[in-house]
Amino acid sequence: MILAGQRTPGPLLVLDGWLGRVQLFSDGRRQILSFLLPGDVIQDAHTFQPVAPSTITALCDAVLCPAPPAEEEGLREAYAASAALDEIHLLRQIARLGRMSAYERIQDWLSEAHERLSLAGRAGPESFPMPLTQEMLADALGLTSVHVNRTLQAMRRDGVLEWRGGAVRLRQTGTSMVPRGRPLPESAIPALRKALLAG
Amino acid sequence: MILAGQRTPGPLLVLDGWLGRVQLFSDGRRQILSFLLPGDVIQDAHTFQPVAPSTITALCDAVLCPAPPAEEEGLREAYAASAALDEIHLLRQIARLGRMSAYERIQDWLSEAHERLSLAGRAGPESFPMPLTQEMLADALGLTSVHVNRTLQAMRRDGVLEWRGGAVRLRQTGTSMVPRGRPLPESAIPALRKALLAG
DNA sequence: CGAGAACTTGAGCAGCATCAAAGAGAGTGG
DNA sequence: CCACTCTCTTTGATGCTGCTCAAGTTCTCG
Repeated sequence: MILAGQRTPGPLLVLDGWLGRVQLFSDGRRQILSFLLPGDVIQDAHTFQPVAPSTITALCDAVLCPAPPAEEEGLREAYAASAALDEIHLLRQIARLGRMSAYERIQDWLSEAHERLSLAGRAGPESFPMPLTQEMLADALGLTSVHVNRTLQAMRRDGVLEWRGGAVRLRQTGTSMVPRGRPLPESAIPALRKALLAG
Repeated sequence: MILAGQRTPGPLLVLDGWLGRVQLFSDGRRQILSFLLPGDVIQDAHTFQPVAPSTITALCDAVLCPAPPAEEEGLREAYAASAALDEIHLLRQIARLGRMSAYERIQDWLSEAHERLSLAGRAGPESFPMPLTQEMLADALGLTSVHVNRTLQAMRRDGVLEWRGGAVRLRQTGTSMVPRGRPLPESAIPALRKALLAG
């Protein structure tokens, strides 16, 4: 994990790579609580909170830098939007783990990854980079890597998924069981992503 | 659900009763994403966000009021602490759903409920009120009500649990698999709870 | 080419779901 | 005070989903 600039106590910005907030159980079980993708902000609260229920780990090579101060023009709303988005992702993760089958979880999660990477300008219209191993995916989705593997094969057989060479192509079925809210406001989030990733 | 005072657009404070943030699937599946207990604050962002992935529902008779403005002395930190706590609860819920068995989920969730109600001054040292039905619990823990029922019976047999007349008594085993962070800062949260619930 | 990590496959089992129906309470109205 | 009804809880039988264990096979990279 590369930190650009000296390590200042304060929020960090993910420039490249994927990180995860991870919880380890004392018996070895592992849960990836959420992912941090390029353009995401790591609030220092997450890292240094008195109650620290999670650790942040790099899931592949990653580049971070100190996040620019919120005082800059228009960045305050961008931070707020980013925090709101984070919470939405946590809620979606809960619904996924609580009420979806393995097949649905993977579909939904890949879908979310695609959306988020698109906002960060890191995805094509139909495909996107996937640096995770099947085991990491399993740890995020509450499954075993063996079952993730078998489910991925089923998705390939169904023509829903291609996953080769660290890139995923996902064919949307369009029949999501989950009613999504209105589409994201076009302004705030890309503003942050672009403003920050450009710098 | 009773609203004390006229309905103003703005954050609400739970004075009494339990609410839940609920996600409904189009095929009837239901997931309770999180609970709102006495002393908790409902940020209007949750209700009126452009991307509204969840709805807030009263799970039993409840009393709400507009939350006092953050400008009041010392209330700003209390709100921040409350928001941080909310996130901790979401993360804990994810770990629960992802990596715990039905037995462990119920144990851990009851444990959390006890802690939270204690902070709000609504629990005894060993027991606390439980207004939920087994089906609501199932919808929160990603199980069926039938399985919740059988698991509760197992817990009773093991002498871990008593649940009669809307009150729960939980005998802690002390062997939580999950490493918890340092204990909560004694100041901020009870400050909010008490400052707000007193008024 | 060798070694480690990641992926794949198989067999068997357990946890939890599903379906269906029968008790328990709790409130309501006659 | 007793049906009546509604919701909640409990029980049984059966089967699928996903786990476990164990052994390959392929990929990556030095």
